[in-house]
Amino acid sequence: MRWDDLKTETCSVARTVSVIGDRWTILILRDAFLRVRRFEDFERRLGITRHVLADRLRKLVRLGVLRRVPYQERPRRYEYRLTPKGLDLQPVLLALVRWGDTHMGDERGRPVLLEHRDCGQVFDPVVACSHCGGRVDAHNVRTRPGPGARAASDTLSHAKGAHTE
Amino acid sequence: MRWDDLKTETCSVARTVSVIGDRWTILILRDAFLRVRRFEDFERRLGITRHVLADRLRKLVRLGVLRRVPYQERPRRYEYRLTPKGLDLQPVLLALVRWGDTHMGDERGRPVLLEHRDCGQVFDPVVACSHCGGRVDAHNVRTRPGPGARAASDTLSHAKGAHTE
DNA sequence: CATCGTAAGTTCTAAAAAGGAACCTGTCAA
DNA sequence: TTGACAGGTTCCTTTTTAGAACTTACGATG
Repeated sequence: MRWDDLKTETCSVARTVSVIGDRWTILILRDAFLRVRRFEDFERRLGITRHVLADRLRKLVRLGVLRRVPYQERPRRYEYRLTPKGLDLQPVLLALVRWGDTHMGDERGRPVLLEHRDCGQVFDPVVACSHCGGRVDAHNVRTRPGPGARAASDTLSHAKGAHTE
Repeated sequence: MRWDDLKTETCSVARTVSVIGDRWTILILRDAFLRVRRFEDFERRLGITRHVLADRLRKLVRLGVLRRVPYQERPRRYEYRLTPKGLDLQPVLLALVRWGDTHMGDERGRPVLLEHRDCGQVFDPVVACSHCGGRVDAHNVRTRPGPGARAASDTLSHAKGAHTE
């Protein structure tokens, strides 16, 4: 499979992976959420080569995840900012943070705590049901083929009985 | 930066990326959630080369995300199953699905709908606060340095004023 | 008994991607 | 006129991946 094929796959995960399924891309986005915006800042913080960085930034701009905004004239310079489409990746980053905190932590404890502005408390991001607000976990999700289904078998549930294999 | 350095980084995203920050790994995990368990099934479904598949499965087993379970003797054969640590990656996969559905969909509509068993409704996975249950988005999260902080600046918030840069 | 099929790999070579360092461009300031 | 800054591009080397063939252990078939 070539990577360009991924974006036409009948799978939302595969289509997302075609955009961010690359180590450097995820780290670039992490920094973008940290309000890093300039080429040299990304380079310094990440230790990425300039070549790869230029390539990934170009790709993210082309895909509408970042936009290139001029911040000075003579000489013209651009910085990279998250678009609304890019900001929508926050749940992905939060899920990565949460898993890393839980399973890859070290003796020093968490590097960062998240505070929910609406309630003022430190929290963990959890997945909830948009309908009832209840918790979603690996065992209480079932799937149904949607209108764009290629086959009835694709799911991300791990609940018993959700499959016919 | 070498990839082995990532797992010692003071950043939970980087540590998670050292595990799953690879296109094939994410797709292997997607299939694992779909209850794919055998070497040849992964190979057929993904179109991955056997060499890379063997490498990724070995790595995921070493990291405790999958476990190798014998399912027959003479000749001995193993299958790969998600461990509890692996099942905890469900929020990452759900976030990827959601983003792909929202931003990378095509005219055919969503390939899969998720049903919450507790309420029986089709739902979207949303991020909620573990403390108050309220929605979390790109603008209502603030961060604080945690006990393992290297510096006070790292955050995944995009709320204005959350930074001192 | 020879060979075919199945499952899970390993090995080989060629192509693609990433790493690392140097160079280029436009501008200001010393 | 030389140096610094910012954002790249170019070139060459090293690493990773693709693609196909080979291996091992068994059971079934002719």
